Amino acid sequence: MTAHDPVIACGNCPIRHNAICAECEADELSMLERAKSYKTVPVGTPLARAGEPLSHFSSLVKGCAAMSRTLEDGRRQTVGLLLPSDFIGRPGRATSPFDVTALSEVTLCRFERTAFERIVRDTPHVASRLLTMTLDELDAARDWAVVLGRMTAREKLAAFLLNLAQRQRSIRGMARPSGKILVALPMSREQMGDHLGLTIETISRQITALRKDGLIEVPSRQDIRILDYDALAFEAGDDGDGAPIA
Amino acid sequence: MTAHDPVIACGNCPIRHNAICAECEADELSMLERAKSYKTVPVGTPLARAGEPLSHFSSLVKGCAAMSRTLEDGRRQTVGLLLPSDFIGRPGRATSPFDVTALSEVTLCRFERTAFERIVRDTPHVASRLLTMTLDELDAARDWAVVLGRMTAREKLAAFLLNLAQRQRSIRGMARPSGKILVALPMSREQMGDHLGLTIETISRQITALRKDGLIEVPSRQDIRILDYDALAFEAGDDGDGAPIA
DNA sequence: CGTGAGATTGAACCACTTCAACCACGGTGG
DNA sequence: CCACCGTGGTTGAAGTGGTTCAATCTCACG
Repeated sequence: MTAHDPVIACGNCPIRHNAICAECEADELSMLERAKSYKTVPVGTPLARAGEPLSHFSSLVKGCAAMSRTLEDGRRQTVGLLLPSDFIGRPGRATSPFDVTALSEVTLCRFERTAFERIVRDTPHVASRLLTMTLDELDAARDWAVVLGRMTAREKLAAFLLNLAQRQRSIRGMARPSGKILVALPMSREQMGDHLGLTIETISRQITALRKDGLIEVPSRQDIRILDYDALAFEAGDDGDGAPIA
Repeated sequence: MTAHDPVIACGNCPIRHNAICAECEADELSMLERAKSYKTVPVGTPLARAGEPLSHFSSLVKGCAAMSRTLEDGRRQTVGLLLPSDFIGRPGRATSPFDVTALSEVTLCRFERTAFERIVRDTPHVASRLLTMTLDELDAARDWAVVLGRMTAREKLAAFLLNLAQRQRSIRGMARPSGKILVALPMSREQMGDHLGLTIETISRQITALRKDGLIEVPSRQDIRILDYDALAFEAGDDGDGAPIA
């Protein structure tokens, strides 16, 4: 039932230096290599469901996923956007507290749960990397709380676009962007709304507003070109030296 | 200039089984004992400032503190409420990304930064506990994002009171509360607003509304008695089996 | 082409904010 | 001992940003 992808060598892995394996030496890498398996799933696939057991932990190798919670009445909030090198799962706990859904076709580097927990226990380089990544995610989650709690719709959208631009650039290993940047939107307007705590209509209106103000271009439904990075950063309430945008 | 408190034995420490030392054996504890120092500061003291270096990491032993960010125009968002056993500081990074302020008189169990980073490296029981605590905080931060992004003022306040009730009970080692519970508010209405992403006036109005609806009593400015835990949980959008409130 | 899902736009509404007045209480000094 | 502030909290009335409801548009895919 589960079709597994061929396992590629860690040495050739695109997320080798960013994922949980980033600090590993050659011998540790070959140990991970024996434990891992790959899996590619189509867009829309649930990778985890809130409260339900998770048989595997994974690193996201390719594609994009969202972590979210849905309230009983249908309101949904995305609490994290997962891009390549991000980790899915919570060592020490068998269930995920959130839903995780593939926003595009996604390739995962997977480890059986208990095997991975043993690896974390026995491999300080993995444990230490996991701690660093978790601390980074915690900072990002708290930064996002500032956006959700205190920013206007326009500021939220600007912050989101900047955040996405930065993360997409950093995956491709580029410096802080400036000037014109094409941002690939890996999600629908509805999912953007769920991420920003806004309705689909507000998202649409704010995109139009930023476009009419000459801050962005909208070449297609799933692309936005930032025309002036610094001006957009100003819209997001970032005065350049102050607090990070998320 | 810094008056240090007498160092109390880890064995008698009120947070012995919840803080970063929770997993430590006797010999590890005595190693921590040699490195630690105590400090008590009055209400309002800044324990860390966003972007500025932090000389010590600490566990909060007694009292209450808030982690927050203030935007240039004065808008503020609290991103975490720190209660006894919570950890302040970020191993691997010299600066705090947020302000931390004492909401009451606070007693800290402190470790010099680089010494603590060495301890984390050399003591798997501390590193592992730190990872667990960080993962728990990450879940809590994401739960809070749902509150900030998708809940109404009334739901936010209910969720806050429940969260506070649970955490205050768990510090005193009690089971899930039900029926009447007295919650000590460690903060002003303004700080509650900053935490919930609301104005002081809205906080006040919603407290009045919950009181008039018979869900809470307000014996004093800094106390709220929950009259019916389950009814309040319902107000917070928690149907009892579903998602946690934070 | 025709269809339908996703996106945009418009208009009315409402929850929360803003601005402003008033109240309660604790501390201070006459 | 009590009038006088001052600070923090409550309440009221008006304003507004974002939602809701609804119509129209776009374009990928039969």
